Amino acid sequence: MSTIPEAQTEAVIKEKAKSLFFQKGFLNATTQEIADEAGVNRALIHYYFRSREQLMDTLLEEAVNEKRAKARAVLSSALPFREKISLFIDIVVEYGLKYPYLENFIITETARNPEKVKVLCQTKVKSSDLIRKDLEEEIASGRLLPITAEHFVINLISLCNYPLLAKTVLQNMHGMSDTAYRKFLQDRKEIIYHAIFHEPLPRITRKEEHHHHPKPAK
Amino acid sequence: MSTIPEAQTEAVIKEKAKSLFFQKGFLNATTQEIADEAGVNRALIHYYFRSREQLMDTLLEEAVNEKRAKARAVLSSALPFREKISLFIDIVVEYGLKYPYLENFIITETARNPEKVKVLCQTKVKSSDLIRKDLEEEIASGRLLPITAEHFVINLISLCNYPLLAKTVLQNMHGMSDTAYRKFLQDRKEIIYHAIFHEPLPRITRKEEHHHHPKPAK
DNA sequence: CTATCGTTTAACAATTTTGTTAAACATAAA
DNA sequence: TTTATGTTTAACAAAATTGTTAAACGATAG
Repeated sequence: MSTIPEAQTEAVIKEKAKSLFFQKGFLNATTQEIADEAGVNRALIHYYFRSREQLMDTLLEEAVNEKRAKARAVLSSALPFREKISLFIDIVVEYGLKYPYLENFIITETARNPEKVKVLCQTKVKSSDLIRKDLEEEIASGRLLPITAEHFVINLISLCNYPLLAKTVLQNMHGMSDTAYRKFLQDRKEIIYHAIFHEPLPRITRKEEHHHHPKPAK
Repeated sequence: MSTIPEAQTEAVIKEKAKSLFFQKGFLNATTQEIADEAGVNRALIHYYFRSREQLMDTLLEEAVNEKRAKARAVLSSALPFREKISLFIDIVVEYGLKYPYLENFIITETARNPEKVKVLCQTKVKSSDLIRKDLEEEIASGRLLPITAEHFVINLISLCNYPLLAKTVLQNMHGMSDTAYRKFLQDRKEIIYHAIFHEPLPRITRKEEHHHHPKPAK
């Protein structure tokens, strides 16, 4: 029936567009620039996605859902609370290393088009709801000073996301190479855990959980 | 010599452009949109600022310098360390309420044009240097668990800035009104202090320092 | 009053960017 | 080989956006 030329033209466009938007931070990347990056004719972008806007929407929704699925899988697991959070940090930081500008993109897009915030960020179950019970237990047992679930989650994602967003700025400010910055972000995983729980990250947990690859969701 | 029609046309343009860029988050605001907002002819933007690019650069540099000056004044003051930090949080959050999208703007601009990061973010004295000595003392005296000055500062600004950046998202996600969100951010000042020092924000300090107005730098 | 000079405007030009379309292309089935 | 179908391309059209300019305007000095 259909021709399968190099078959995945649509996938290539999506991949390269994601790279431009979410990895390189070229929020204003032109359809031409996207086409160039993907090595295809610009008209194909309209053929597959109708408009630049729709391409963006598709990519955003996909990336957000992917990230949310990963995060939610951890938070709604049966693991002990602190292991959950440790894993959560790991996942968010790793995902942030993959798409450093995703958060920035969301913020900019929702500022320009407030209706989009609903389709993107409205969710039946909030992160804060997923950990509320755990958190209340921690607090009740005196292992954690009182804090609302909302503030707790926002502290967590602030500490994870901001340094990824501000990569260029921070890297330049402290004169770090790319490798040095990567190392810095790895170190931050422990720092974040510590800032949240006011105690060092237990070594054992992390070794066991996932050594190199973050491949759970597949 | 010169005509002083309504005199401050240039200032009005700057003010309204700042509002569009940094307050409303319209990162891609058109020269026409800026002109409309300022109630002037579009050509005046070129008359006063030569190009859209130069207008943006001017605004960015001004806002960054203003913010940095405020922050630096506190960090290099002779106040006790924890009061410094408390004040710092206050100033950053207040400035963030004024220009919620400034950070977002910096990130996007420096991603698109990496050379700008130098003129914007390169500074003789880094924030981390300003508090390094204090921090070492705190750690040496056992009042704070070991942490590098860089991580400490980044924790601090992450906790302050992120919730401002993500205003639209967070507000929608938790179904907060504007006033509720403002209240939420006010609460965060204490939450942040607590996350940093693992102890409640001392009440006394805050009452004394600056009651309503953040007017020190003038 | 009028000449001058900085300011403002409308109209224009150039460029960039998006979106459309008809034709060319390639593969698979008939 | 021919036909049909989905893919790709080049060329075109339309819109949006930036930047320029000559003329109009208005206050002030002379």
